This record gives sequence, C-alpha cells and structure tokens, in this order.
Amino acid sequence: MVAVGSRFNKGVNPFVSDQQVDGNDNVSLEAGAESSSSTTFYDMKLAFPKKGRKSIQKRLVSVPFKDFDGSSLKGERAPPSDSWAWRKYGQKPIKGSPFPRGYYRCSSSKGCPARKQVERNRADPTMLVITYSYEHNHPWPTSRNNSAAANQAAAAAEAKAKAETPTTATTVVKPEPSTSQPDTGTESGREERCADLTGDELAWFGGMAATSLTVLESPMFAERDNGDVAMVLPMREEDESLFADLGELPECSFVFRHQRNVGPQVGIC
DNA sequence: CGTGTTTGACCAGCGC
DNA sequence: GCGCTGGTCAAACACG
Repeated sequence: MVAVGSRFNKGVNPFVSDQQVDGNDNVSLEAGAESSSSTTFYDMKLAFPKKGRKSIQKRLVSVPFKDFDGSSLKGERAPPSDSWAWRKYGQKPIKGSPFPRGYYRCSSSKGCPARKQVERNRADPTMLVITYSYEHNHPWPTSRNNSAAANQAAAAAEAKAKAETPTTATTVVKPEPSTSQPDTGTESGREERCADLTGDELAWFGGMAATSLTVLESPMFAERDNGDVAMVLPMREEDESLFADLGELPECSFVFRHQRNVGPQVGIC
C-alpha cells in the first residue's frame, strides 16, 4: 500500500501522508500525450524499500523554483524552503540517466532521520524530481520554523499511527520559461488553491510559501473534492543551492496532478 | 572551528 | 556465486 496524498490538514511535513491511493506498491504517473500543447503526462514510479530494508515513508516532490540568474543566491546556502536544513551526503550517477542523483540528509537536528534525493527527470531534463524519505515511528525533528512545531508534533503522532507499511508519494515539476500568466486551463481554481496553501496548512512548506511566485502542485499533497490529489505550493530560492548541480531552471513550472482512475495531469502554474 | 560539499569506497539487494 | 546497481559512509576539502 502506498500513501501518496496528504491534505496537509495538520500543517505537517512531506513525510506524513494520510491518503491511500491504491493497493499497489508503486505510484505511477504515466507519460503520455495530451491535446494541449502545454500539458504533458509523465511517468513516475515509486517503489517501496526492498525487503529487509528499513521501513520508511517516501515522498517525491517536484520543486519548481525561480529563475536564479542575476542577483540570486548563487554560491550561497539559501535557507531551506521546508524549514529544515539538508546536507548533501552523496551523489551517484544513475543508470539510464545522464544526470546524477544527489542524496541529502536532514541536518536541522541531531539524529534527524529524514532524507531526500534530487535528480533530473531523464525523460525531460528540465524536470526535477525530489524524493523525501522518512523512517516510520521516528519522531519528526523540530523544525527551525517555530510556527510549525506544534504541527510537527501532530505529524509525528500521525505518522506513528500509520500502518507499518512504508508510504510513497511522487511529484514532478517541469519548469518552463516564464512567458505569461498561469494557465488555469482545466485547473480552475488553481490560484485559489495556491492561496489556500500559503496559510497554516502549509507549515511544512511555510518557508517556500513566502517569497516565490512559482507554485508547486503536488499530486500527493492535497486531496480535492473530486477525489484526485493535488497541492499547490509556492517555492522560494532554497532549491537553487540544493539543486545547483542539476542546472538552472526557468521561472515557471509545470505541475503534475494525479487523478484517481485517470492518471496525472499537468498544467502550468 | 563548525558546517557543508565532494568523491571514492563500501555494502546490500536483485537478477542472471 | 557473480556482477550490476542504488544507497550510504567517511575522509578530504572548502568556506564563512
């Protein structure tokens, strides 16, 4: 079983999910063609850890981030958008992909078990895929963001209550050249959701919500009334430093939304 | 000096 | 059993 969705109703972190998507061990977002030239489907699969490995939650998050050229924070260590600090502990070339995968470990607190992986989508190098991993039954570390502390405690409690089965979630973002206003298209209410997510519900992404015009929509981060899952998250500059080795990306981003029984959808935020 | 990055080595799981 | 691959470790190094 894989949990890929979260309403963020507790203002928690990406490692806490309360949505079960299906009974498979994988979450698939199939690449495909859509009529709209600005919309594309992409394949994403998340597998549980192999047998014998630690039980962890995984969440893939696509991170759209601003165009960082000019007076950006190049060379600096930007504050983490998710209120936690990440320390890179490894990088590996991935078979079949010309881009390496970076491995990051939470450094916000001692013993923080959280990790994340960052890589570029091999099918579309302009897309970034971030995988957050978090061990079950481990209290979530105290965030540097005090406002999220209470929510994190709730998140930890919620995570403890989860089944032992690891959970996984995926998001992909394809940055696109910033050319026009957001294409709401079939995503009516996208902007409203963006606004909604800048509030207390987004404690975990509180930092990201502050400064960027870019928006992240994550299929597993929120659940909508019609049963699909989506999340819109403004991002800020943190990821530049995190993903600097992956190359720069333009301002606006495609976001991917996974619909039950339908599959992922993509739009420009 | 503390923190973070780089990078080669090491380890474990999996397929053949 | 062996090789491949992904993930992690840890020493060396850089930086403020």
